Amino acid sequence: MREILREIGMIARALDSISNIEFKEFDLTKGQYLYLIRICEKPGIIQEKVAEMIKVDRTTAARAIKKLEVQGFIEKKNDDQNKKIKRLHPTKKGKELYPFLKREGDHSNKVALSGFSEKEAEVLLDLLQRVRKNVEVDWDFVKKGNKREY
Amino acid sequence: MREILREIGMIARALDSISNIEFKEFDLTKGQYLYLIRICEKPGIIQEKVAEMIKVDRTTAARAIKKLEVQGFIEKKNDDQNKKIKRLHPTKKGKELYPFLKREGDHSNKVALSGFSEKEAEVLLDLLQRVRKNVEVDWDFVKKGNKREY
DNA sequence: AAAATTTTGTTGTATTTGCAACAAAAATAC
DNA sequence: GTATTTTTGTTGCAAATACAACAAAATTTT
Repeated sequence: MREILREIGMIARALDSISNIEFKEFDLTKGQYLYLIRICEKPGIIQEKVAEMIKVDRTTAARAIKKLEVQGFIEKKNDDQNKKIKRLHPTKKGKELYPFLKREGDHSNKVALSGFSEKEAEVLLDLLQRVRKNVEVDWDFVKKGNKREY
Repeated sequence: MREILREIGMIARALDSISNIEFKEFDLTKGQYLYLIRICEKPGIIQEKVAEMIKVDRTTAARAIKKLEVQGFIEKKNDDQNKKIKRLHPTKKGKELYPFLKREGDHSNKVALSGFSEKEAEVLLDLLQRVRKNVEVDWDFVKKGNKREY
């Protein structure tokens, strides 16, 4: 029954690949759409949290986000209370792009779920959320330098 | 209901990240385990098919596989009939590593499905296979340079 | 059988990715 | 209140990833 993880890997790589190709049109390079979408949906979020949400290395997120800033899709704002953090906000340019990113995601979703009933889609989401919660515990553990025993 | 794709992305990145960290111990660098596992399970497979199975660019697969060869995990053998293709086979060293890769995968699988009934795991696999089949049509299409309309 | 197309493999180049190591602010412990 | 630990962010470096462009064998078309 280990194929579950393999299926997930295949699906994720295929969709990511498609998105990367389709978003070149908007001058987004590999992976950038992931960050921009999250920042648009949660303005004021900090970099560290974006990395956690996406499940990517902190330093990778740092660079991707810096590039989004340089390109003028987002901006970093200092927090009044906390001098350490930088709150991320989409610029006008970023906000304008968002609907296109969303539309692409919606389309991929439709393709992915074609032939699914409403009920099946619901069940899938529920099961996947449970898998994700299970997996993120280990991800946190291992990323912090701990060793899984098995 | 678009969260399905996001969940899949999170799960895939988290698990891949864990595997990459855990396989450093065996001198496998990022991604290599994907290729080695497939070659061990389907000895004689050619590079092009490996890339298709994994859903990764042909040239990425080419380089990852070349590195596996240099490191002595696999070897490329010429085909008698077809002078163009090179059949991939695990070496003794590669075969010896396989059980460790498998064990790691089994463990991640167990973690991912913890709290799942037998039935639920089955349903999930079925749904994911359907998603994968849906998605790979678009992947082939887009990778070949075509443009999705939506 | 010759021509055109597809398949398979490679290399050059640009970019992303992630680990290690550092720094500074904030939060917690003593 | 000071010391320690955690959080957040950055940069240097090594490596993977993928696009473009090429080459040669195999297959299909004409």
